[in-house]
Amino acid sequence: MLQDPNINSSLTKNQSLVLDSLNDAKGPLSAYSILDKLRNKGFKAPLQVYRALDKLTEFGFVHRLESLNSFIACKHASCDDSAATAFVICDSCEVVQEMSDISISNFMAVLANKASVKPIKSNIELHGICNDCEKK
Amino acid sequence: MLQDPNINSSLTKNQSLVLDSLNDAKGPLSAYSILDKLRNKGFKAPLQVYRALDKLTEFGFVHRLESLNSFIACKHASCDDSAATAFVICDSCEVVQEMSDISISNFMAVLANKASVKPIKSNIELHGICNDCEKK
DNA sequence: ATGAATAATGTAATAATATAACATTTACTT
DNA sequence: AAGTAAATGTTATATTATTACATTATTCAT
Repeated sequence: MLQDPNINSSLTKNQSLVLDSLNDAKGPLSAYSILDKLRNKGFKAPLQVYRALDKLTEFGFVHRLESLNSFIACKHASCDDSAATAFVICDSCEVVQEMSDISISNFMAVLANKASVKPIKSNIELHGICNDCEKK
Repeated sequence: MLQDPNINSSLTKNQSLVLDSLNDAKGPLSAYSILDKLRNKGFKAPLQVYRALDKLTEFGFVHRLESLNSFIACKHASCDDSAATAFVICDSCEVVQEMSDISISNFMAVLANKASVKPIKSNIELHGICNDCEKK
């Protein structure tokens, strides 16, 4: 799904630059590699990146991949809080698939219920080898 | 389920010390807080902890909580690779529930299949507020 | 429009987490 | 006992993230 072209207009300069970096990248990026990409746009300190990432994550435009300490642009228009998202990561080519369907949300709801916990944020990451890499 | 009392005998000294620290703790511990707990047993450098954690994780006695950069002893005898485990974390009291049943493994298998990926390792973490904290 | 409040930014310093590199010791195998 | 593999000790360094504080920009009620 394409991103709403108006999204960027509601973002600040730094937020837009960080989001653009992530959209241009083929895979997830660490905060420091984003910083390096943006040095020629005037970025000088990690905090400029982390602050933008915080907001972008809050808005649902960016996801953090916990197991990689890295970040990836949301492939949907944006992810609302209600929808749990799962990331499938190829450990060989590092391609990340973002999966988001009702069965994932349902599964997490059942899990929360079993654990008697009121859910806030979920985090599902599956590492493996993708079909393409498997063939090689 | 109780741990096999023989497990420790197959571990090295450092591995046993690290595992004991985790078993004694009521919640997850960071590598550096394990290091601090073990300084009086002769530990001096982070690598002593990280190396033990690597092995313990490999053996299935310890899990890493990616979203907390911390580690927790497995509550089962040990977790074999085939069983996916989910962690439910109370963001208020920091109690972690380790959930491991066939429905979780099945769910991850379905996800892997949908994404056409051969699974290696999964990572499921749900943050929320537990019943006890909710009441307060 | 103006001033107060809020949000965003700039910058330096430092904290927290994790690994590389290399020397030494211990345990295992034949 | 010699040879090999595994574990350990130690120093240094890499990577990831936050604290603290000063400044600038934006919003919004008056």
